[in-house]
Amino acid sequence: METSNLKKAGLKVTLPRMKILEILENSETRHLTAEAIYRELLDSGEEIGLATVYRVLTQFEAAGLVCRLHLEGNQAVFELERGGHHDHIVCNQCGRVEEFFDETIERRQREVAQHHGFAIKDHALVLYGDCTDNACPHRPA
Amino acid sequence: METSNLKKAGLKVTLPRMKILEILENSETRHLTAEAIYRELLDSGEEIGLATVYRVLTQFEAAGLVCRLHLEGNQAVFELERGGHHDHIVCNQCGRVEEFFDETIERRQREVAQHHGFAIKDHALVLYGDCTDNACPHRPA
DNA sequence: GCTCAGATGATCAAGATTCTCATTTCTATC
DNA sequence: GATAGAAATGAGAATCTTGATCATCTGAGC
Repeated sequence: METSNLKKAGLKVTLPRMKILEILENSETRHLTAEAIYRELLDSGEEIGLATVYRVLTQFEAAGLVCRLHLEGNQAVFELERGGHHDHIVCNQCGRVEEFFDETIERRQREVAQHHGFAIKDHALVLYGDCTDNACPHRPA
Repeated sequence: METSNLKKAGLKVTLPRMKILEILENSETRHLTAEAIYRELLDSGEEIGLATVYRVLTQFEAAGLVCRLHLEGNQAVFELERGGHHDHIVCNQCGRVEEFFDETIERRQREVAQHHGFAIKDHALVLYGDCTDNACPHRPA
Protein backbone atom coordinates (compact mmCIF):
# COMPACT_ATOMS: atom_id res chain seq x y z
CA MET A 1 0.00 0.00 0.00
CA GLU A 2 0.94 3.62 0.25
CA THR A 3 3.78 3.18 2.73
CA SER A 4 5.86 2.00 -0.20
CA ASN A 5 5.38 5.38 -1.87
CA LEU A 6 6.76 7.08 1.20
CA LYS A 7 9.76 4.81 1.40
CA LYS A 8 10.43 5.17 -2.29
CA ALA A 9 10.46 8.93 -1.80
CA GLY A 10 13.05 8.58 0.95
CA LEU A 11 10.58 9.66 3.62
CA LYS A 12 10.28 7.95 6.94
CA VAL A 13 6.93 6.25 7.41
CA THR A 14 5.25 8.23 10.16
CA LEU A 15 1.71 8.53 11.40
CA PRO A 16 1.15 12.11 10.19
CA ARG A 17 2.40 11.29 6.72
CA MET A 18 0.20 8.22 6.41
CA LYS A 19 -2.88 10.05 7.66
CA ILE A 20 -2.36 12.94 5.27
CA LEU A 21 -1.88 10.57 2.36
CA GLU A 22 -5.04 8.75 3.38
CA ILE A 23 -7.05 11.97 3.40
CA LEU A 24 -5.75 12.92 -0.03
CA GLU A 25 -6.68 9.47 -1.34
CA ASN A 26 -10.18 9.40 0.10
CA SER A 27 -11.20 12.98 -0.49
CA GLU A 28 -14.28 13.62 -2.62
CA THR A 29 -13.09 16.88 -4.12
CA ARG A 30 -9.54 15.76 -4.93
CA HIS A 31 -8.36 19.35 -4.43
CA LEU A 32 -7.69 20.29 -0.83
CA THR A 33 -6.11 23.21 0.94
CA ALA A 34 -3.64 22.58 3.74
CA GLU A 35 -6.19 24.09 6.08
CA ALA A 36 -8.88 21.65 4.91
CA ILE A 37 -6.58 18.68 5.47
CA TYR A 38 -5.74 20.01 8.90
CA ARG A 39 -9.43 20.28 9.81
CA GLU A 40 -10.09 16.73 8.63
CA LEU A 41 -7.26 15.50 10.80
CA LEU A 42 -8.69 17.29 13.82
CA ASP A 43 -12.17 15.96 13.07
CA SER A 44 -10.87 12.41 13.00
CA GLY A 45 -9.19 12.94 16.35
CA GLU A 46 -5.59 13.21 15.20
CA GLU A 47 -3.33 15.62 17.05
CA ILE A 48 -1.34 16.85 14.09
CA GLY A 49 -0.17 20.43 13.84
CA LEU A 50 -0.80 22.73 10.93
CA ALA A 51 2.92 23.28 10.49
CA THR A 52 3.35 19.56 9.98
CA VAL A 53 0.64 19.52 7.35
CA TYR A 54 2.43 22.23 5.38
CA ARG A 55 5.79 20.56 5.86
CA VAL A 56 4.54 17.16 4.76
CA LEU A 57 2.70 18.56 1.75
CA THR A 58 5.82 20.38 0.65
CA GLN A 59 7.80 17.17 0.97
CA PHE A 60 5.16 15.23 -0.93
CA GLU A 61 5.32 17.82 -3.67
CA ALA A 62 9.11 17.53 -3.88
CA ALA A 63 8.74 13.76 -4.01
CA GLY A 64 6.21 13.98 -6.82
CA LEU A 65 3.40 12.49 -4.76
CA VAL A 66 1.20 15.57 -4.93
CA CYS A 67 0.79 18.68 -7.09
CA ARG A 68 0.40 22.16 -5.68
CA LEU A 69 -1.97 24.43 -7.57
CA HIS A 70 -2.42 28.17 -7.23
CA LEU A 71 -5.99 28.82 -8.21
CA GLU A 72 -7.60 32.22 -7.63
CA GLY A 73 -7.63 33.07 -3.98
CA ASN A 74 -4.62 33.12 -1.77
CA GLN A 75 -4.55 29.51 -0.64
CA ALA A 76 -2.76 26.81 -2.56
CA VAL A 77 -4.61 23.55 -3.15
CA PHE A 78 -3.03 20.12 -3.25
CA GLU A 79 -4.03 17.12 -5.27
CA LEU A 80 -2.72 13.58 -5.33
CA GLU A 81 -0.54 12.85 -8.34
CA ARG A 82 -2.38 10.05 -10.13
CA GLY A 83 -0.49 9.53 -13.32
CA GLY A 84 -1.04 11.98 -16.12
CA HIS A 85 -0.63 15.71 -16.30
CA HIS A 86 -3.78 17.76 -16.66
CA ASP A 87 -5.05 21.32 -16.39
CA HIS A 88 -8.05 22.74 -14.57
CA ILE A 89 -11.35 24.53 -15.04
CA VAL A 90 -12.77 26.33 -12.02
CA CYS A 91 -16.34 27.52 -11.59
CA ASN A 92 -16.39 31.16 -10.53
CA GLN A 93 -19.69 30.60 -8.77
CA CYS A 94 -19.44 27.36 -6.84
CA GLY A 95 -15.69 26.79 -6.87
CA ARG A 96 -15.96 23.32 -8.38
CA VAL A 97 -12.77 22.18 -10.06
CA GLU A 98 -12.71 19.96 -13.15
CA GLU A 99 -9.71 18.49 -14.87
CA PHE A 100 -8.96 18.28 -18.54
CA PHE A 101 -6.19 17.42 -20.91
CA ASP A 102 -5.95 18.69 -24.46
CA GLU A 103 -3.16 17.55 -26.71
CA THR A 104 -3.65 20.45 -29.11
CA ILE A 105 -3.08 22.99 -26.37
CA GLU A 106 -0.08 21.06 -25.07
CA ARG A 107 1.48 20.94 -28.51
CA ARG A 108 0.87 24.61 -29.27
CA GLN A 109 2.44 25.54 -25.95
CA ARG A 110 5.61 23.69 -26.87
CA GLU A 111 5.63 25.34 -30.27
CA VAL A 112 5.06 28.81 -28.89
CA ALA A 113 7.78 28.39 -26.29
CA GLN A 114 10.21 27.19 -28.94
CA HIS A 115 9.41 30.20 -31.13
CA HIS A 116 10.37 32.43 -28.25
CA GLY A 117 13.57 30.57 -27.60
CA PHE A 118 12.43 28.84 -24.44
CA ALA A 119 12.91 25.21 -23.46
CA ILE A 120 9.56 24.70 -21.79
CA LYS A 121 9.69 22.85 -18.49
CA ASP A 122 6.28 23.36 -17.02
CA HIS A 123 3.11 25.34 -17.37
CA ALA A 124 0.12 26.50 -15.39
CA LEU A 125 -3.22 26.73 -17.15
CA VAL A 126 -6.47 27.44 -15.37
CA LEU A 127 -9.75 28.33 -17.05
CA TYR A 128 -12.35 30.27 -15.08
CA GLY A 129 -16.01 30.29 -15.96
CA ASP A 130 -19.52 29.57 -14.82
CA CYS A 131 -20.43 25.93 -14.71
CA THR A 132 -23.85 24.88 -15.88
CA ASP A 133 -23.85 21.72 -13.83
CA ASN A 134 -27.14 20.96 -12.13
CA ALA A 135 -25.22 20.63 -8.93
CA CYS A 136 -23.91 24.18 -9.16
CA PRO A 137 -25.88 26.20 -6.62
CA HIS A 138 -25.50 29.36 -8.67
CA ARG A 139 -26.44 28.17 -12.13
CA PRO A 140 -28.86 30.47 -13.97
CA ALA A 141 -32.47 29.44 -13.37
CA MET B 1 -1.35 62.31 -21.89
CA GLU B 2 -2.03 59.85 -19.16
CA THR B 3 -4.07 62.15 -16.95
CA SER B 4 -6.94 61.58 -19.33
CA ASN B 5 -6.84 57.86 -18.52
CA LEU B 6 -7.21 58.63 -14.86
CA LYS B 7 -10.11 61.00 -15.39
CA LYS B 8 -11.82 58.53 -17.69
CA ALA B 9 -11.56 55.94 -14.94
CA GLY B 10 -13.23 58.29 -12.49
CA LEU B 11 -10.05 58.70 -10.49
CA LYS B 12 -8.84 62.06 -9.28
CA VAL B 13 -5.55 63.09 -10.83
CA THR B 14 -3.12 63.04 -7.95
CA LEU B 15 0.62 63.03 -7.66
CA PRO B 16 0.94 59.41 -6.42
CA ARG B 17 -1.26 58.11 -9.23
CA MET B 18 0.64 59.99 -11.90
CA LYS B 19 4.01 58.86 -10.57
CA ILE B 20 2.94 55.24 -10.41
CA LEU B 21 1.56 55.38 -13.94
CA GLU B 22 4.80 56.95 -15.08
CA ILE B 23 6.87 54.17 -13.57
CA LEU B 24 4.68 51.53 -15.20
CA GLU B 25 5.05 53.28 -18.55
CA ASN B 26 8.80 53.73 -18.40
CA SER B 27 9.75 50.40 -16.85
CA GLU B 28 12.12 48.20 -18.80
CA THR B 29 10.68 44.94 -17.60
CA ARG B 30 7.00 45.85 -18.00
CA HIS B 31 6.17 43.51 -15.11
CA LEU B 32 6.61 45.05 -11.69
CA THR B 33 5.73 44.07 -8.16
CA ALA B 34 4.12 46.60 -5.84
CA GLU B 35 7.30 46.50 -3.81
CA ALA B 36 9.44 47.30 -6.85
CA ILE B 37 7.27 50.28 -7.72
CA TYR B 38 7.48 51.46 -4.13
CA ARG B 39 11.27 51.28 -4.20
CA GLU B 40 11.45 53.22 -7.45
CA LEU B 41 9.30 55.91 -5.91
CA LEU B 42 11.59 56.14 -2.90
CA ASP B 43 14.65 56.21 -5.13
CA SER B 44 13.24 59.13 -7.08
CA GLY B 45 12.61 60.99 -3.85
CA GLU B 46 8.85 60.60 -3.65
CA GLU B 47 7.30 60.21 -0.22
CA ILE B 48 4.60 57.74 -1.17
CA GLY B 49 3.53 54.96 1.17
CA LEU B 50 3.44 51.28 0.30
CA ALA B 51 -0.23 51.14 1.22
CA THR B 52 -0.95 53.78 -1.39
CA VAL B 53 0.91 51.80 -4.01
CA TYR B 54 -1.24 48.75 -3.35
CA ARG B 55 -4.40 50.83 -3.21
CA VAL B 56 -3.64 52.63 -6.45
CA LEU B 57 -2.68 49.45 -8.27
CA THR B 58 -5.92 47.80 -7.18
CA GLN B 59 -7.86 50.79 -8.46
CA PHE B 60 -5.94 50.75 -11.72
CA GLU B 61 -6.77 47.11 -12.10
CA ALA B 62 -10.46 47.73 -11.48
CA ALA B 63 -10.32 50.56 -14.03
CA GLY B 64 -8.69 48.29 -16.60
CA LEU B 65 -5.49 50.31 -16.70
CA VAL B 66 -3.28 47.48 -15.46
CA CYS B 67 -3.36 43.68 -15.22
CA ARG B 68 -2.42 41.76 -12.12
CA LEU B 69 -0.54 38.51 -12.71
CA HIS B 70 0.20 35.73 -10.27
CA LEU B 71 3.40 34.15 -11.49
CA GLU B 72 5.31 31.64 -9.41
CA GLY B 73 6.40 33.21 -6.18
CA ASN B 74 4.13 34.88 -3.73
CA GLN B 75 4.13 38.40 -5.08
CA ALA B 76 1.72 39.58 -7.72
CA VAL B 77 3.18 41.52 -10.63
CA PHE B 78 1.44 44.36 -12.43
CA GLU B 79 1.69 45.34 -16.06
CA LEU B 80 0.25 48.24 -17.97
CA GLU B 81 -2.73 47.26 -20.09
CA ARG B 82 -1.66 48.08 -23.64
CA GLY B 83 -4.45 46.78 -25.79
CA GLY B 84 -4.76 43.08 -26.40
CA HIS B 85 -4.94 40.09 -24.13
CA HIS B 86 -1.86 37.90 -23.98
CA ASP B 87 -0.28 35.13 -21.94
CA HIS B 88 3.22 34.79 -20.52
CA ILE B 89 6.41 32.76 -20.66
CA VAL B 90 8.74 33.03 -17.70
CA CYS B 91 12.38 31.99 -17.60
CA ASN B 92 13.03 29.79 -14.59
CA GLN B 93 16.63 30.93 -14.49
CA CYS B 94 16.64 34.69 -14.98
CA GLY B 95 12.99 35.51 -14.35
CA ARG B 96 12.55 37.29 -17.67
CA VAL B 97 8.93 37.47 -18.77
CA GLU B 98 7.83 37.35 -22.39
CA GLU B 99 4.37 37.77 -23.79
CA PHE B 100 2.60 35.79 -26.45
CA PHE B 101 -0.80 35.31 -27.98
CA ASP B 102 -1.89 32.19 -29.78
CA GLU B 103 -5.29 32.00 -31.39
CA THR B 104 -5.21 28.20 -31.55
CA ILE B 105 -4.78 27.93 -27.81
CA GLU B 106 -7.47 30.52 -27.20
CA ARG B 107 -9.92 28.67 -29.41
CA ARG B 108 -9.20 25.26 -27.91
CA GLN B 109 -9.72 26.69 -24.45
CA ARG B 110 -13.19 27.87 -25.37
CA GLU B 111 -13.96 24.48 -26.91
CA VAL B 112 -12.69 22.53 -23.96
CA ALA B 113 -14.64 24.67 -21.53
CA GLN B 114 -17.79 24.22 -23.56
CA HIS B 115 -17.31 20.45 -23.58
CA HIS B 116 -17.23 20.52 -19.82
CA GLY B 117 -20.32 22.67 -19.58
CA PHE B 118 -18.54 25.85 -18.61
CA ALA B 119 -19.10 29.34 -19.96
CA ILE B 120 -15.50 30.47 -19.93
CA LYS B 121 -14.91 33.96 -18.57
CA ASP B 122 -11.20 34.17 -18.10
CA HIS B 123 -8.06 32.13 -18.02
CA ALA B 124 -4.55 32.14 -16.65
CA LEU B 125 -1.79 30.58 -18.71
CA VAL B 126 1.87 30.78 -17.83
CA LEU B 127 4.63 28.73 -19.42
CA TYR B 128 7.83 28.12 -17.46
CA GLY B 129 11.11 27.20 -19.07
CA ASP B 130 14.73 28.09 -19.59
CA CYS B 131 15.32 30.92 -21.98
CA THR B 132 18.19 30.65 -24.41
CA ASP B 133 18.51 34.39 -24.83
CA ASN B 134 22.07 35.62 -24.89
CA ALA B 135 21.09 38.04 -22.20
CA CYS B 136 20.06 35.26 -19.81
CA PRO B 137 22.80 35.04 -17.22
CA HIS B 138 22.13 31.35 -16.68
CA ARG B 139 21.96 30.07 -20.24
CA PRO B 140 23.96 26.90 -20.84
CA ALA B 141 27.47 27.68 -22.04
C1' DG C 1 -8.51 81.56 -2.02
C1' DC C 2 -12.18 78.25 0.14
C1' DT C 3 -14.62 74.04 0.85
C1' DC C 4 -15.34 69.32 0.91
C1' DA C 5 -15.19 64.88 -1.08
C1' DG C 6 -11.85 62.00 -2.00
C1' DA C 7 -6.93 60.57 -1.41
C1' DT C 8 -2.94 59.68 1.33
C1' DG C 9 0.30 57.89 4.96
C1' DA C 10 1.39 55.56 9.10
C1' DT C 11 0.24 52.05 11.49
C1' DC C 12 -2.16 48.14 12.56
C1' DA C 13 -4.32 43.75 11.17
C1' DA C 14 -5.26 39.50 8.67
C1' DG C 15 -4.21 35.39 6.27
C1' DA C 16 -1.03 31.99 4.49
C1' DT C 17 3.06 29.86 5.04
C1' DT C 18 7.65 28.98 7.07
C1' DC C 19 10.99 28.82 10.95
C1' DT C 20 12.71 27.58 15.62
C1' DC C 21 13.65 24.51 18.99
C1' DA C 22 12.54 21.46 22.57
C1' DT C 23 10.32 17.01 22.63
C1' DT C 24 8.87 12.77 20.45
C1' DT C 25 8.96 8.94 17.15
C1' DC C 26 11.12 5.77 13.61
C1' DT C 27 14.70 2.68 12.15
C1' DA C 28 18.63 0.21 12.67
C1' DT C 29 21.38 -2.24 15.91
C1' DC C 30 22.45 -5.11 19.77
C1' DG D 1 12.56 -6.50 22.64
C1' DA D 2 15.57 -2.51 24.62
C1' DT D 3 18.42 1.43 22.89
C1' DA D 4 20.73 5.21 20.49
C1' DG D 5 20.81 8.48 16.92
C1' DA D 6 18.68 10.70 13.29
C1' DA D 7 14.80 12.48 11.62
C1' DA D 8 10.09 14.21 12.42
C1' DT D 9 6.76 16.65 15.06
C1' DG D 10 4.09 20.37 17.64
C1' DA D 11 3.42 24.86 19.45
C1' DG D 12 4.05 29.14 18.77
C1' DA D 13 6.72 32.86 17.00
C1' DA D 14 8.05 35.02 12.80
C1' DT D 15 7.61 36.57 8.03
C1' DC D 16 5.68 38.18 4.01
C1' DT D 17 2.18 40.09 1.26
C1' DT D 18 -1.76 42.57 1.15
C1' DG D 19 -5.92 44.97 2.96
C1' DA D 20 -8.23 48.02 6.67
C1' DT D 21 -8.44 52.18 9.82
C1' DC D 22 -8.42 56.83 10.71
C1' DA D 23 -6.61 61.30 11.22
C1' DT D 24 -4.56 64.53 8.07
C1' DC D 25 -3.86 66.47 3.57
C1' DT D 26 -4.88 67.70 -1.43
C1' DG D 27 -7.22 68.62 -5.76
C1' DA D 28 -11.38 70.37 -8.43
C1' DG D 29 -14.87 73.43 -8.69
C1' DC D 30 -16.75 77.80 -7.17
